[in-house]
Amino acid sequence: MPATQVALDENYPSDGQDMAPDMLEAKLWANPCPFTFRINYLALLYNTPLYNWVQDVYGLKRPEYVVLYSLSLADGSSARDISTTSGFPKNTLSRAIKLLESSGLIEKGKKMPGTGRKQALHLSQTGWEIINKTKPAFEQQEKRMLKTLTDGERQMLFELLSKVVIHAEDWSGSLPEHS
Amino acid sequence: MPATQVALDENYPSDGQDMAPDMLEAKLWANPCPFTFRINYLALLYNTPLYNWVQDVYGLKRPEYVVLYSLSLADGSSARDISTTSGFPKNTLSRAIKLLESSGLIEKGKKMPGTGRKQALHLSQTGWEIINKTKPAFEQQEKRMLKTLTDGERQMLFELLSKVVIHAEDWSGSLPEHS
DNA sequence: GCAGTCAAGTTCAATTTGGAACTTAATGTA
DNA sequence: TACATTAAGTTCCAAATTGAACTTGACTGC
Repeated sequence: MPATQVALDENYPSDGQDMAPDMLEAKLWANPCPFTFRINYLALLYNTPLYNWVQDVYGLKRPEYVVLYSLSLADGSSARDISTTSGFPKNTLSRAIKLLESSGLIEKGKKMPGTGRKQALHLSQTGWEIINKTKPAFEQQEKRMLKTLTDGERQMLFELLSKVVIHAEDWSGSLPEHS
Repeated sequence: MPATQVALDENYPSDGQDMAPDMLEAKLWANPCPFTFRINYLALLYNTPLYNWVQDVYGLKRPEYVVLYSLSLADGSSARDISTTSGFPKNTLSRAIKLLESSGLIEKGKKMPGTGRKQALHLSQTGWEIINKTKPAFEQQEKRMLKTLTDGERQMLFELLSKVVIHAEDWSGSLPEHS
């Protein structure tokens, strides 16, 4: 994963007297997709150091840690569930799961009838321990990220993003009349 | 970043009927990182179909298209600029740039004194044509994504995200203490 | 029961990626 | 000038990724 650190300018673009265009300024203030640039950029700044840290300290690559984290939120879910909510393809997760199982961090549960071929996965004791030691860093980093907002602003941001996610079915999975 | 390609399902398991916990619901409503999950998830839903489409129609992989898009916003910028604003490592971009140049989509400009070893890059005529034909899709998709919000809500969301981005240097590049 | 269908998960091979070392060029210092 | 220093960009290669094909098991209808 790329480890980008960017020094952000606090100011809005100063009038066009700069010789070289500042690309970050342009992507922020002269971008026809200002919203998706911001979320991609913030996701980048947030994810990269955290997953690098997990990798360094616990030797878990990103797909592996994503499995642990996902199960900590929805224990007993399947590889497919993790795939659709994380974006990793199922074969990448298959490998991660095999590795985590052989390291004793997760266990396959008994499969419940009526769920087709779905294989329920569970965190082991050790898996929970790793999650309990790492998750606070993710949480703290998100807190730091939003520290600049007031409580009310955070609440507002949460509601707006929730609204967009909830209506994602309306647009995801298809493109405008082009393709 | 993550350049994951995923066939996104249009429908997610609805909460009531399943025995197993619904992972998407859990990640949305029982997540200690509700904000960063949302932006990662939205970025995934947005990016994946668009870059797949560009790849299918124009044969450009994501890093290559990112170079074109970046230059369309800040013509004359360098590989390093694109790297820090997109998160792709410089060797990945070096490869993309070499390929784009040999395809005649970009050109290296003459370097300006006082900028060190920076190599200015420019879109060619053909490069601009591709951008002009593709950028509207990105723009439209962002519009569709935000269609569920009112004008005022979109404005509010834009301001809140801008505020978070502008203060990113306060938290990006370091992790909370207990690591 | 027994085929037929479908979806979850696995395997394989080819591509893509990115860390590390390297090269190259500009600038700083004397 | 020579030399050191810094930073941009490139090359190399091992590792990670993922599309496609495959396997496996569960459910459906007969």
